[in-house]
Amino acid sequence: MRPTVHDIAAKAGVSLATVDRVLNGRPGVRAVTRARVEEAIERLGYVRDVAAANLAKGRVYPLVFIIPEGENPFMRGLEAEARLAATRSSLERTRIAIVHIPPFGAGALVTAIDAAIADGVAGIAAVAVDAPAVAAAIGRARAAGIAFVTLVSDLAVSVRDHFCGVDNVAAGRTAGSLMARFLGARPGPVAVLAGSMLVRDHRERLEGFCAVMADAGGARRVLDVLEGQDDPERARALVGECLAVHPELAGIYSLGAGNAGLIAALEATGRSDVCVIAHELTEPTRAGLESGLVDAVLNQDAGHEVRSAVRVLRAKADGLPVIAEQERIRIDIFIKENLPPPLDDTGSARTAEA
Amino acid sequence: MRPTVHDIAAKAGVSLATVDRVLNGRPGVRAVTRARVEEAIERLGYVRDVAAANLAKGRVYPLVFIIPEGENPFMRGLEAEARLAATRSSLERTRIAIVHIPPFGAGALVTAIDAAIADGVAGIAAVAVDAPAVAAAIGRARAAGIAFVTLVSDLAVSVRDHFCGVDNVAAGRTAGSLMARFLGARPGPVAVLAGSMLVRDHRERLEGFCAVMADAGGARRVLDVLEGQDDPERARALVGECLAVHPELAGIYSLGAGNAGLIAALEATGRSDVCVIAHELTEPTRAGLESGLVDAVLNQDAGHEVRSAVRVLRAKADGLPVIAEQERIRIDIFIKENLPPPLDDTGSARTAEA
DNA sequence: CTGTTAGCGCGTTCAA
DNA sequence: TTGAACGCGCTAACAG
Repeated sequence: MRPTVHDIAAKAGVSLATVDRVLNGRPGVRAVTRARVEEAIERLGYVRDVAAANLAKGRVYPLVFIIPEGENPFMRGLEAEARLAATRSSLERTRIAIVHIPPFGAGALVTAIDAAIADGVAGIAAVAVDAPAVAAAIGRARAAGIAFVTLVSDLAVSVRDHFCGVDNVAAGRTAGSLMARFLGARPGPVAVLAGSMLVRDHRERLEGFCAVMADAGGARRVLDVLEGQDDPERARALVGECLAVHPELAGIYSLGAGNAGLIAALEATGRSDVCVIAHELTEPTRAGLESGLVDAVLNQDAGHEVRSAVRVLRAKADGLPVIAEQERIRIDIFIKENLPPPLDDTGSARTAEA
Repeated sequence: MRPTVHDIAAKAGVSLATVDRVLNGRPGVRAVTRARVEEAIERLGYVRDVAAANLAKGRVYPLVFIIPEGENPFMRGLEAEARLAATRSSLERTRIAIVHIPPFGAGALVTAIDAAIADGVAGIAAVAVDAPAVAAAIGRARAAGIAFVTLVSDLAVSVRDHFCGVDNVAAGRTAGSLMARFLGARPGPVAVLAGSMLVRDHRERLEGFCAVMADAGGARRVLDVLEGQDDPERARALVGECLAVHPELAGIYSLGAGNAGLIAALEATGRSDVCVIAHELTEPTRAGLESGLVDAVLNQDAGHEVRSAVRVLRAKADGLPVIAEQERIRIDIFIKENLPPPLDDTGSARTAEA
């Protein structure tokens, strides 16, 4: 059997309480005693039973997830994953609350952060908008000892504790590389549909995409970015207009949301020959892949991001280190052939990872 | 706070022991009493604290992972993940042993399974070889009440409890689709390098690949399969010869292991124009992607597979249901641009998923 | 500074 | 058929 605190106490000739003090780095132990206990711990190869410890502590971690409201399907999926985590979380002594704010709205985000601080939560995860007032609010949270992670879209490294999301520059490069390979020698410019240049993830994807296109000898012209505000209707209008103006268009890179509009525009013009690469595996992009209108979808696994955020927030709240390597979120590539079957509508109860 | 057994006992006017009997479906409770307790459970929305239950039970699950020995880097990675799980497992009341057998060897696999049965393990996970004697051994294990999952390569559905691996037909189709898109209109045949047609995963990948190539109008000729036995040296020789015989070769699909040999052969001939698609993100395929010699790598996450296997085996051992949806392993596509940074040599301690 | 004691939520004897 | 009491490994009062 694994050694327990009793074994350590016996071996070191001290009481359970003293062992506990040493284990948890609490004061009130003479250096010599501490050394004796630590040696016993070392020699016995003791590892604390976290489940038992949590049981005894009865500790709970109140966390808040701040997520943009609205129809953006990826955000709705993210929220669903957060709710799932909330369900599961009661079993893990974690209590998760979900707060909505308007998309791209810095003011509401600041208000939500301050409210969470007032509530005395242990950690906050938020889809961040890149604005000075937001950074200031995060500063207040962290000053109050609250852990803060950015979700999906990052901020300056110094502002937050950790970022749960993909390397968006690399994602843009991936999209560019796939676009170049899929198009081959076929001529014609490519268009880029973004949501807003106010969020960092969109800026970074654009940067990566353009870098690869430029590397490819500059033979491929990239048209001016279309800003659709992640709104399907605006996206539809912008793409429709673009297709009309550029009948020779070879490809479209959609780096934000509003893909339902993009697909509607393509269907309207019947241009199934355009190479389309989009982000996030959601209802519209999945349908696009299946129908052949979309050639590839780059995805970040919302479930992984939420679970990673929970782990990181708990670790930070306890002052424990995070192994950044292991929390890295990958850039998934989906084409029609490796599309995973859709989950049932209930979202089914996923117990762990995926 | 969440309701506990005490709350139920109080509400139902019975003792803790009776509540426990009802909760665990043990006999010795009158129907009326049982009904009262069940109603209390229902009304309070009680959910058992699994951690506390396990603590009290002190139950452990002895599991065995049977993995082919040899230099196949994917298998070594799988083993590393199993070792990682073994480390972590002591914290989860699971004890994992790892057993080696020669690759493609049905006899040794049978011996290993029978040894595990004799040891009285709770569950077995194995990279299966498709042979009648193996199916018989698995039958003995399951007759002894031992859960059995296949890992990476499957057997007939009726033989095992569950399969932890990817849909290999879909993987082959994915490879075919990427190959077709990357090659575009470029002429020339494609070669297929496999390990052995004795394992099901290789057969299935080939099937999917050929199906897609045939769908594409049959314009692309697929050469006879090269069987390299997952051995780098044989693979090198076979591919070298193939390149010599077919100077117009457009692509190579490597659906097994031995990729170090494949890459060596390509380097030797300096044919960097051949489109190469391989399986499993290992040291050689990663290097190939980075150098540009390999165009895409399809991967199955060994870590996910091992963790999924552990979850499934524990569930089956307890007679609990498994939500198949949530244990599905995805087909990852990697190109140079979305390659995740390598983990450090220690394999670092991954605490959960990834 | 150190030790004793009483739980955390649950399972399991052993009596009644 | 039911219940009281103890223990799993750990933490946290409260004494000393």
